[in-house]
Amino acid sequence: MAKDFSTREENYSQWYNDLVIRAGLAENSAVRGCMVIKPYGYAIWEKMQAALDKMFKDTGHSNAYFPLFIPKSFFSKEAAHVEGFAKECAVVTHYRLKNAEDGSGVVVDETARLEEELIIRPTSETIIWDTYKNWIQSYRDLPLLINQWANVVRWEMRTRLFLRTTEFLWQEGHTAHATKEEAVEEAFTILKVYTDFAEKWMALPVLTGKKSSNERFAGAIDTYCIEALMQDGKALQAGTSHFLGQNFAKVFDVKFLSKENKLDYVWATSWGVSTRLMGALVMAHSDDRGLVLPPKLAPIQVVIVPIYRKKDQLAQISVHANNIKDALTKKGISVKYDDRDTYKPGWKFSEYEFTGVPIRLAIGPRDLENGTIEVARRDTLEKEVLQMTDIENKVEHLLLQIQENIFQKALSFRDNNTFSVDSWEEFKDVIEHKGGFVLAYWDGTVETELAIKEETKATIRTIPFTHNPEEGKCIYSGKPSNQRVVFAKAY
RNA sequence: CGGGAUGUAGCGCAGCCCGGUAGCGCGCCACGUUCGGGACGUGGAGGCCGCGAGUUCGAAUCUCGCCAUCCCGACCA
Repeated sequence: MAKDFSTREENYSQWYNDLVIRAGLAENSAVRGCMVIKPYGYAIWEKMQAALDKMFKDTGHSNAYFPLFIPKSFFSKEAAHVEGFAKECAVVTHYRLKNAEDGSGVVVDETARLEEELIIRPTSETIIWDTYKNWIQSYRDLPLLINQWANVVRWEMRTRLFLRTTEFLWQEGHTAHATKEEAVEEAFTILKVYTDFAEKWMALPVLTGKKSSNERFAGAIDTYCIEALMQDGKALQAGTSHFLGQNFAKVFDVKFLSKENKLDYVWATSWGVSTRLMGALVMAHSDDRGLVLPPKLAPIQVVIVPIYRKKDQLAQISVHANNIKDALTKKGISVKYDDRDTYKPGWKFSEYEFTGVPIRLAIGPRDLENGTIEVARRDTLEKEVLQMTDIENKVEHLLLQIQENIFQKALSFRDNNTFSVDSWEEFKDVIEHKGGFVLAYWDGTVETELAIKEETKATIRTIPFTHNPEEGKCIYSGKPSNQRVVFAKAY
């Protein structure tokens, strides 16, 4: 019922922006490119954090915190890493302000110039590896499994709420291992965590695989990723896990003595997901009536709206509403009883629909007479009137059903928008007219990938893990290829 | 950083060509009637018209400069 609100059909990116703002998730701030995450949006992020944090802990990781600032000299040590991030770093050059002599305000005090400039972290590999050097001497100190929740800054040309902001929130894991095998295994463990999180919590089906060298993280040997498909047919990288080899260990001189008393560099991984997941969540499930949230991440899972004329009616309804609220709360379900007198039921219905609350319960005079309650679900917009008896179990069950339905809907959307093509003409046609994931043979060279990107704007999103290679010919160069890779236009 | 557009009430906009001291919708406040899908009536509050110069008796309106934001490209999670 959201009037004056764009539809996906009319203008997908406008729809996304309107949705994020109108649903109270975030807004643009006074600082260019930076957003304010509003309470409702932040509540969703906190639920994501809580779920992921537990998964990290369950796989043996601990949290720690490293500085926001990184000495410039640290940053320039790993060549590929520098190349990858240098163009988008914010730099702190001074540490003091003073009043302008002409009284026009505050100016930088030029006499307070830092001897060594500080970079605001775009990612923390360098400061962390410089620190790990002191923490690791022996194989007994390994593996070192650390995560940090932090903000980072990447000076982007163009920003969009959640999808790409100058400052964003994320978690970054940084681990050190005695062997290459162990480090690779760690990268895969995390990839599995991310996959599970996306599918089970966000109800977002993802493809997993390896990045092409072109899309790989600067400084990594291999980058593994989860990729999701948005409703406009564009792909969104939702998380990455990197096998870093010994690159950072060598640069920061992190060595350990093995059981055999041999000195060797440690093997490393790093991995992260960011507030970008919020964008993925919105774009994957929502519709023209507003947000659709999977119950597991919804700040409010159930809202109860009373319908009444007179105060004494409200009092009667409230008795039932509060009983239901208590019963649901006992089951660990987050419930809001919205008995505000300042808004009408119809207004509330629209509001909770727009903000994606999975289940709405309405109790009115009719229900009081019949011992019933109206149950409306956000994902299908279906309404039914149920007996009030045992409602908490029905609601609990329905939440699970909604979670599953949202996932299945996203999954079938992806299936319906995944195409396998064998010719260049077909490839161009699908990328341009249909979008989605396009599976095609590729000769494995950067040149071909770049040429395809140049002509179609599509990139290799991921190279799927496969145990049974099949022979084919590269759609672009015609050269032999032993597996199909996933192409798409991406966010 | 290139191309395009826009800055007027909390939000969305009109007014600008053709200069005369600011208006509409939503929202907000009060009261009353309403309340099962965004209610209605009556009354009210709220604006250095992005900033700075200039032209003019007079500028939201004309001229010049600046700033900011948004959209489209190149770069990126």
